[in-house]
Amino acid sequence: MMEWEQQQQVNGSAQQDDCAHGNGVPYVKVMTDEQLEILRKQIAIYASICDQLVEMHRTLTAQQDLAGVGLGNLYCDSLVSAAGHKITARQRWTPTPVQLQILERIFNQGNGTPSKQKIKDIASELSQHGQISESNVYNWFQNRRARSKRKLQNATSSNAESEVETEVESRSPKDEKENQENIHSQQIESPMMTNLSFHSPVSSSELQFVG
Amino acid sequence: MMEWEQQQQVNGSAQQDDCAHGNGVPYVKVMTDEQLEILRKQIAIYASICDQLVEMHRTLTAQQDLAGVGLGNLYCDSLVSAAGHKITARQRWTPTPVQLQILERIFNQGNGTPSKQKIKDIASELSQHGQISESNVYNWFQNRRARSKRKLQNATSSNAESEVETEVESRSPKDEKENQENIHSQQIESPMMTNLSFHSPVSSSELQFVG
DNA sequence: CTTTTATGAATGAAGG
DNA sequence: CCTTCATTCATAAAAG
Repeated sequence: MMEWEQQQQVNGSAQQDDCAHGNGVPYVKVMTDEQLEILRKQIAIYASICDQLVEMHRTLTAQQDLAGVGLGNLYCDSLVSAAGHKITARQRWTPTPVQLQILERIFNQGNGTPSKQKIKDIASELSQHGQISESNVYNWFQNRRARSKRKLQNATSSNAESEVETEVESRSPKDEKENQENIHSQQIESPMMTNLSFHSPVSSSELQFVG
Repeated sequence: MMEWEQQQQVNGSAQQDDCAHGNGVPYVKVMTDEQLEILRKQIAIYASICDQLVEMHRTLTAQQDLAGVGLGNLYCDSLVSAAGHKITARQRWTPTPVQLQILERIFNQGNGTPSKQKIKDIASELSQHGQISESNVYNWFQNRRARSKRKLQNATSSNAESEVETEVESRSPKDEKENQENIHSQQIESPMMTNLSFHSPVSSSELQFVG
């Protein structure tokens, strides 16, 4: 994944050369370029760790209750019997093409309200083309409607949008339209790794490390 | 866990960087120990704000080293469809680095509830940096949350539990790499949580030893 | 080039 | 009904 920083760290740490040779090294220069390079790598390493930390913290605080529970024993027991390897029977109903076709046809007939009885009938009919239950039908219709609706609204909004060009990331004034914390993003965007002069007092990050 | 020790190792070697300290040449000594201590603090600071950079670096890599000039166009070039029809870009939307950064920032702000209006706003903002739709944002958040959770759970289980056959399927059990330095960052999460004490970044007061 | 991985998107299901 | 979660699929991107 991101082992680019891990690969080089130890190698980079072997540096006892450069700092001498300071034939005319001014006293103000505190770090050599090589050391800066090493530090850059270190920062990358720390950043990687911190990334994990943030991730973990966020998840823990978000759903603390779900941390170790795991509802894993759901429904896959009956299908995954003693075989221990791929059973191929899906834990989740997937409509066969024939079923799908029928469902689509019914859906397109405009019966926006699949009543209970209708569900029963449809399920009964579809069961001739494969395993199915009434709740499958019910869910399918629910999802189908909701998603077609969403699709429609999305298409509408995208219709008004015709900016299909100049998605360059040049600094437009819109870039700073955010609040103060956007400064962050701006700073770390790119020049940091290459310049890395240690005098930008980055006060604090928005990463909330509250325990 | 091992990563952490490696980093300490790097730190240690960095502290030895006064290569000429045996020769008694004063001006070649680049950093004092106190300075190094301060520097380590700064590294922590930078690391805490660099998580986004890590993510970004993964996507940018090469461009990053080019001092962040107008690297804008990168791979989102062929968005303009000649047909004049629905753009659809490619079959699949790919966030630009800037978009990704913004998304990550929002995601990390803890507002785990990207409501519909929020989605709209975010999409609107992100459209300043490239072609995007609301469903893109929606999907991104869905995926981000799901995968961070899964990653977290995975790491936690790998830490405490002995391998209890949690994998019946033919997933990707090739994670076994009990060798030295090349540990993927996915595994470093929970073990190091106990060892790490990342005090929140203190505002670097007198750390300006450059210039 | 082929293989692997990362990740955007699709969708069945649950909750409210 | 709507939103959200979990799983799966497809493909862009990276690795080899």
